[in-house]
Amino acid sequence: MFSKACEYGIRASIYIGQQSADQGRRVGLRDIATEIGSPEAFTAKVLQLLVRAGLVTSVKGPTGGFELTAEQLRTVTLREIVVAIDGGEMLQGCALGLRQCSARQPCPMHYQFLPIRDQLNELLRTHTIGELAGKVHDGLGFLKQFS
Amino acid sequence: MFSKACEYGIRASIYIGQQSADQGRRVGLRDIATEIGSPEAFTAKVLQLLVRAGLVTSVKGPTGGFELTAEQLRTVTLREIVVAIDGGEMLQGCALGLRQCSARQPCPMHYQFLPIRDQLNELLRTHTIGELAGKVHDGLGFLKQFS
DNA sequence: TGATTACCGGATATATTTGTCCGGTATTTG
DNA sequence: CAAATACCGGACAAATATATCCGGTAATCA
Repeated sequence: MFSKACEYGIRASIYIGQQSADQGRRVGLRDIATEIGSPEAFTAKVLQLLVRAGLVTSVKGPTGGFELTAEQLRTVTLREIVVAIDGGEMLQGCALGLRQCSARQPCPMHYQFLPIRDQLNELLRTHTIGELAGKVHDGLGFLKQFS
Repeated sequence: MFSKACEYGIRASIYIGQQSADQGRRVGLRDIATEIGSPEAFTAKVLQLLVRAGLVTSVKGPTGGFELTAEQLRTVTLREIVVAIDGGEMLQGCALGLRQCSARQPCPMHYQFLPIRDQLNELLRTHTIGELAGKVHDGLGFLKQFS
């Protein structure tokens, strides 16, 4: 569904958000990678994308790390994360790969896929990182497999 | 959403199906690639997968080519094509990439994604190649961009 | 039977994604 | 100011997806 980069980006954002909401704790890369079960260096690249897009905040030096401001927790949606990493392609493009699939020249599945894609967009648009972080905080969601 | 290979595979199957239904015409690789706008050699690889999976029929030699039997037209679904090429991963795996995401240890988006994924599965399961081929035949769907 | 046709299958090439490494820079702390 | 910390950014490496090439094989037809 999403690229690995995007999966890591979402999980990392939620973890950072959870730690930020929970007494404003700033978290380092090592910690993030450990807690979401992702490759550290690759996760760093993904986070740089999110920082440049203004979706995550980073601070250098000792006591530095990543955090989400109160505003980011409240306003950044899953959709923004996905678009920043994977681009809008997957959320708009034709399921069968036609470059200009529309009502004018629809692919045979065009009208069947439309409602599903719309729901997916709506889903991503209506969930903030802060909300998802809360779920993890309450033990209602997990970012890694504990076995 | 789907891989390129899968997009080509679906479009090719529908085109073959349309030609098979329309007076049992058998079609060659060159023809297929031209009509759906795909790279010929790569499309051949994808079709081999579908032939091996029993979803498409091939005949060697002069007058040979690809075709869909009446039974294939009636019974082969989009889902079987997708699974044969991309595997079941995308239709079952966790949206956030957790290896064992379930009600026991759900990712924060687990319950939100479930209905969408279910609808997608249902969509693929309930559309046969024959049905989609009919749509193309009737000019209600296209497999390539005509500009 | 011999020539042609067209799919088959393996090897190879290219592009993209995924993942790593390491020096640079900003920041904190003693 | 000096040393340590931790993100930044570019180069590099590995894996996978995409795409091509070409000889092999089966089938048709003269």
